[in-house]
Amino acid sequence: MSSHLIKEAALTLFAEKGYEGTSLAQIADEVGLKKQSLYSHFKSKDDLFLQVLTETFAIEYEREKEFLHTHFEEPLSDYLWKSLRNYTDRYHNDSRQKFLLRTSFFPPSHLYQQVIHHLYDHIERVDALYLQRFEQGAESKEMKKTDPLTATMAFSTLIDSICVELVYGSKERTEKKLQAGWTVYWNGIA
Amino acid sequence: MSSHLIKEAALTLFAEKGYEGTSLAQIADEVGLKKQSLYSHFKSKDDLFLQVLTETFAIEYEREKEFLHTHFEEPLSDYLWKSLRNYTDRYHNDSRQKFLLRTSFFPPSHLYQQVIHHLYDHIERVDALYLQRFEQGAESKEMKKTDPLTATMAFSTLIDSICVELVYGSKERTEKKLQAGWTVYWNGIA
DNA sequence: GTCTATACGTTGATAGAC
DNA sequence: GTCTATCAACGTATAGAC
Repeated sequence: MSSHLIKEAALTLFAEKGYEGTSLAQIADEVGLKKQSLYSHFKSKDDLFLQVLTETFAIEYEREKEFLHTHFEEPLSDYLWKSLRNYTDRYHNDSRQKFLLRTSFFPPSHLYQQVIHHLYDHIERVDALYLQRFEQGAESKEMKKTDPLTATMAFSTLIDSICVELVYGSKERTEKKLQAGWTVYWNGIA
Repeated sequence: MSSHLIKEAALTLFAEKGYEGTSLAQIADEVGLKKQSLYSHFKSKDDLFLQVLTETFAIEYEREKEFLHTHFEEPLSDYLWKSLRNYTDRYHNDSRQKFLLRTSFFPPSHLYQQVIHHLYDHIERVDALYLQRFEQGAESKEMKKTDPLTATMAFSTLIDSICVELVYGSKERTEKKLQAGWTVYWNGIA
């Protein structure tokens, strides 16, 4: 049994049931091991959790970075719209995103400091990625009403909202709000 | 010991540590009882949790309703801005809001159906409250670019974002995003 | 209503055989 | 690396004295 598979199972369970709601027995069961055998791969439950968390932040950041570079040359409105769509499309098949949300919103209390440290670092880096594109948008006159920083911050409220709706689980409402939010947003900056 | 005080203690703990992360012993400890004594007041942990949940939805809806009626005659932009401020101001002294968020985002799995049922009902009712005010805003020409339903949905993305940022815990970032989001939003609808 | 005592499953974790 | 065996601690919940 590879550590990788164990971490995948843990990721899914942590995403669905949270840290406290997930037992080592459940994780072991998922990969066909006894819970005691997990200790050959990880020092403790916290060790397993933190490894999954660290990998998740790294993977999500790389994904954002790659997305930016792939679509950098497209018109600003296309880039932003696809960026929003990227969240909604991925979500339901991607426990990593749900794990990240859940852990960021409500970390296990005894790991609060470590989680928050990772999270703030992540937010800062992702904001910087978006800001790059908005600065280019300001130079090329793609948006006229708003400065890049305001546009970045306001755009990130749209992403927040998608996250909220995705967690809530109503697909129709997510769609409605995405459309409405985007319409008003683009109307407001361009 | 009144049931009311027990529910208050439970509310705070559920908000901070979640359902699974909170034990009856902790709740009892908080009010100076032994955990066994809680069973004189509640049939089970689930019973306690669901009572707190039901009360919370009722209280939060009444709060929204009262807020609407108090500020209904003010200009639309004032009403909306105060409404956003209402969230940020209350949050850090109000575990009920955090409890509601946490439970709505990530309900205990075995109570998922009951929580979601309450939640969707709540969302629908609160949306209807905001829609009332936006319809009046459209009639009185306070907003020109957008229909009331779109404005309502887009506004609720702003509220989502505040919730996200409040949970994340960074006050400065909440403030920045609130300002940016509001500026672009009002620019987009009025 | 609150307590002590108790039941009983499950938790995370360790030791040692294979 | 995986297993069986075992552990202490803690989880929810019940019974019965006061």
